[in-house]
Amino acid sequence: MAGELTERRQMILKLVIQEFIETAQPISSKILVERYGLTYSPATVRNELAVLEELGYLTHRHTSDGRIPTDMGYRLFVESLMDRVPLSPAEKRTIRHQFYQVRSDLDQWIELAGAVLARTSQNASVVTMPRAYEARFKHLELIAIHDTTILMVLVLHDGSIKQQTLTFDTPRTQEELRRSSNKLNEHNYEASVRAVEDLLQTDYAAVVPVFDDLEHKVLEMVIRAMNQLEEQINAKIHSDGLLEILNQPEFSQVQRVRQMIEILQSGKGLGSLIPQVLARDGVQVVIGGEHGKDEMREYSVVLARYGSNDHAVGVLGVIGPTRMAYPRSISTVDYISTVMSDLLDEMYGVDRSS
Amino acid sequence: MAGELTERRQMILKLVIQEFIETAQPISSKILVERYGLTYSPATVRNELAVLEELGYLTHRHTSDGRIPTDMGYRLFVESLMDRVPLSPAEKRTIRHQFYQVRSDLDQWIELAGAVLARTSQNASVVTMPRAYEARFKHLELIAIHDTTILMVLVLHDGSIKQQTLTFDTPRTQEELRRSSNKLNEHNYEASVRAVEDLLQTDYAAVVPVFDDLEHKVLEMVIRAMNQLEEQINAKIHSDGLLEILNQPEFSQVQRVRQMIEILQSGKGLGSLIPQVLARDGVQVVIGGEHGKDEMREYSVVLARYGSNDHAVGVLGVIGPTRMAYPRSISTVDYISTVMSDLLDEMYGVDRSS
DNA sequence: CTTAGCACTCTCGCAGGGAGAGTGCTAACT
DNA sequence: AGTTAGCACTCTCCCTGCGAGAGTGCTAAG
Repeated sequence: MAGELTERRQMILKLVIQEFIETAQPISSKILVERYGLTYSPATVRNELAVLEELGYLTHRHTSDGRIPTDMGYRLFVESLMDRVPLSPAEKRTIRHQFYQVRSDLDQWIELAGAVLARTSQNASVVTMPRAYEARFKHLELIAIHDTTILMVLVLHDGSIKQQTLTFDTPRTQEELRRSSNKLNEHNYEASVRAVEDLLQTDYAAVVPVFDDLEHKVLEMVIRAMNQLEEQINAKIHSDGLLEILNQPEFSQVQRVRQMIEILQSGKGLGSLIPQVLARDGVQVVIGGEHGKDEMREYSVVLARYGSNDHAVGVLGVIGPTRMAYPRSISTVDYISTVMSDLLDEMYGVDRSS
Repeated sequence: MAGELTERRQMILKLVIQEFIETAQPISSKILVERYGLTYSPATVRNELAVLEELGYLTHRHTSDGRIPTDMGYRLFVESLMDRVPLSPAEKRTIRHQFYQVRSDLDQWIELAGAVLARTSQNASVVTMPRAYEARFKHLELIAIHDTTILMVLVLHDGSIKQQTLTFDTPRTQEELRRSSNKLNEHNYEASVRAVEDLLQTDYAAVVPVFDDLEHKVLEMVIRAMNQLEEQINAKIHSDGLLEILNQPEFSQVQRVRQMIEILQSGKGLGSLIPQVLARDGVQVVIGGEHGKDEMREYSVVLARYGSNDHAVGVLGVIGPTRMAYPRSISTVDYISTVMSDLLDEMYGVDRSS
């Protein structure tokens, strides 16, 4: 009785999953025959369903209930059964156009990506800022807010910006601050955190220090800020689509809504996926309990990285119930990651045609 | 039978509201007598409740159900019935300490304020960035990302920052960019949008222009950015506490959760309150349907502004079901707005002792 | 291998009934 | 005149039982 995964069984499995994804209802043999005009009778289909269940691709909740896919079933579906449906040219054009319109504002890219992902997939979306692996100093600006308060704006190589205020005892003029920032900028050109630290240590030890008290203080802030930015590499996850995902029938209980909010807010369960996504190219799908996290057992994620290792990389994707429109989600994630990679390449002057 | 609002009736109304806020259950005459050891019998209390209902302070859903407060009841409660309970010194110390720890990072103030408001009041919270009424130019920085891409960082007088990228045909060195930004900074010191616009127009019309093509382009971006920032004065509302508010029993239906998410995300209904909050000092409470918005009929907000008109102002507060712990919410909002005002004053060097 | 038939199981929705809680009214009491 | 006890009435809530419906699994025949 050990069943093989025959051609026909694969076909039936595919239909079950497609139908379940669409209706969110357990699928019966009768429905399958009716809806897809199968040439077999419900009884035959039932036999096949029983085998598929034995093989582990399907389950049902109780004796007299239709079949629902298991994680393993979804996995097979994603891997080899499903039809890939690329976004329509019209959709692609719209998306690309929207990104074009906000091309000058990085924050808005992220927001837009989140919104488009959520709308197109009717799921929640997650997007991280594009970030370089290593923080490198790019530019520093000191701005007098008033006599003894300074706003420090630190710009890193990958475009990330950190602003901090700093209070100081002896007042400085904007002109003095300009001289200080120029000096600091020159000494730290493209410097890594280590380099800045070394610079500071050396100066502390020097007989004739290059930097004054204020500058030392600023350098310490710079080091702290760079360390912070490096630690939280892609850790700050921007999410959207809470409203969209509430349309999905699995969120008819508040309990599930709470779970989802927790997942999105804390990045719990998501954070651990990011290194893995960054390591490889292409869209990656994690289904239900596939990665140990218990709180994610009922959800799937579709993620891809964007950007290039040379400059900055980020991660984007969607998260939703395991019963997710995988083909569409995958296409959307794939396309948007391409668009954003293109935009980044353009910004960093990479020639894509090579 | 036209009832007066006697002392005793006020007392009973206060008890009803306090009890309802705590238990979220309709309040019966029996409960009141039992829980508060009243010297009257339930029947007497019933008579009083009937009068309070006639006066419009209470309702009940059906004949044999306990009383629940009306918006008008809550209003009276907030205005004159409730006991003000300030935060405990320990709570105050904790809060102030938390703010002290992130004092150098404005973004973190906002986040912290949102988190503390939500946690302390067990409701959702809203916070806007501190912003000046009028956008005034403070500082501009041009940073070469690569040959033909520039990152422009614009800092306004009130500390708000806007970053934009800009692509340009002919490559510039960082040194050239530094000269340009210095020139632009000098010409635009403390300038309003109008002033920048005038500067640009004058230069376009001049026989011998002061600025070159790139600088013109940058000025145009500056104008656009400043206009954007001015328009969205306090429009970008940071919210938190979705998880906290789900603990409230009124959010046991997903429908309510959806409403709340919509309110928080869109700022619908909240946005229209902001001008009114900015106009006055002190904590302001809007209960249920008091301001026409239908989608807010079941919710109350407690808001206060913080900061000072001279420099920058923002709004913060909590939002929750009309059955809200008003005393605690009001105290919390009040205290946090004070703390944040102090921080801002300190930053702008205002002497508070005067 | 496929199919028809049938017994069996489980869910879901609905109706009925009783317990419980609370009110409003009336009449008696202080 | 205010207060209280008593009581009928109303409405919710929960439990139970029941029938309809849907779907399966098995068996035996095609």
